[in-house]
Amino acid sequence: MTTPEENKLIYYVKKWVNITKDDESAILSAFEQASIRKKKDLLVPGEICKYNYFIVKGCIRTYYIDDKGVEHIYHIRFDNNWAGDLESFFSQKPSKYYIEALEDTQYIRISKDRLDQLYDEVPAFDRYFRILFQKAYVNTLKRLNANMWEPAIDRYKDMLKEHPDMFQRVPLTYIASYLGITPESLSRIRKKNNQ
Amino acid sequence: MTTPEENKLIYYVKKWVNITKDDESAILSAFEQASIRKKKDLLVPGEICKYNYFIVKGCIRTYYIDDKGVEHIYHIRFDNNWAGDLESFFSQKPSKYYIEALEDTQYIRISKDRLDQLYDEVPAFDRYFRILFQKAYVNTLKRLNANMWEPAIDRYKDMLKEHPDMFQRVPLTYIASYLGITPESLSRIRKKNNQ
DNA sequence: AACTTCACTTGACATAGGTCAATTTTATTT
DNA sequence: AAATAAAATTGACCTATGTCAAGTGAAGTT
Repeated sequence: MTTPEENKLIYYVKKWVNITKDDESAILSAFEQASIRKKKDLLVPGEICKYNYFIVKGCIRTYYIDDKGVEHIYHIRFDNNWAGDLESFFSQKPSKYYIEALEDTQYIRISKDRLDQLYDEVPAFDRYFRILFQKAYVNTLKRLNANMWEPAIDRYKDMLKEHPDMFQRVPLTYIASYLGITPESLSRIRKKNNQ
Repeated sequence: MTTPEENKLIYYVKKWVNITKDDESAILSAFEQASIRKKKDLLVPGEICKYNYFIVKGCIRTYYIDDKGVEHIYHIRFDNNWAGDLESFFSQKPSKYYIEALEDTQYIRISKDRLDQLYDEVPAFDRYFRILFQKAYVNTLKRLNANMWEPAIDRYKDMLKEHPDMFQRVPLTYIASYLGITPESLSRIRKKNNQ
């Protein structure tokens, strides 16, 4: 956790947009490097999400707690993915979510003001996020559809296939919540699936 | 359907980004105006979604048909909203969706090439879509969460409150599908809700 | 190593919502 | 206006998943 590692942000940005060497340094210098310990929170309800986070190495979950005190997980993200409460970040209004490290995590972060500045400085970064959000939107629609019309066992099998790593790094309870079912149901699904 | 009406695209773009008069005409001239009759398709499965559509006046639904022959609706959109299969449009690969007019509809449309050109010409348009997709993404996450953890009756009441117009313009069967339930269930929910 | 906490499993039972089939109501077409 | 098709309702029954409670196992802490 002490030695800062190289981040792959530029590599991933370049997958979608063309940027100059100058853009690269403008982007990198807009971020601060930091880290957080397992089980610690980057954000708690009531706080404004002041930063957008790019995970260099580690694991982050976003969740909220409903009226009955039950946790519901929005996403679980690993290395080289973004985390943050976009709504609170964009509007700079209080969030209702927890953002928590599930592993010791290294990240880089950017504030709203700095990001807005960067968008002006490097229009390609605007485009990068346009593409990213478009993809996130399409993926979420698919996740929604699967939740509406596919049985939980199919969603489970899909996850096994698409994110096998998840089962190595994340407790089943959290995976269940992400899949939209209870831990008990996931346990039964897994039992059935192994027979 | 014959007299072309003014579209409000510029008005809605300006809600989110600053554009010059020149940008305005660049944007408007990139679109073609057209219309489609009720029950006709803008897109059918297997086709590439060649255009992104901005609805000037009317109503459009996006849906697919599953293995069992059942329709599932992704969205229902009215005046001054976008429609299209983003995934197919962006990748220029065949779609699996139907996009159908639920009313006689006037729209403007833009092709992938023309839009890419426009993004280069007017960077603010890139930003406009970045903001739009971000909002769409956040909204879809909320819709997903409601579908996972809230009972259908709450989703129904929410829709009554947020989109009362929907019930005037769209058959209940479609609304049911959008809410992630069967028409029978929606019928029962409505009965219960009226007593 | 013992203690405590958290994660996972299992069983008995409950329930929201689905399925299928029949019927009524409302729209659309001739 | 009559004929037809489409949409909505209702009933009987079914099933996937939730709920609650108990028990086991694994992991982290002192």
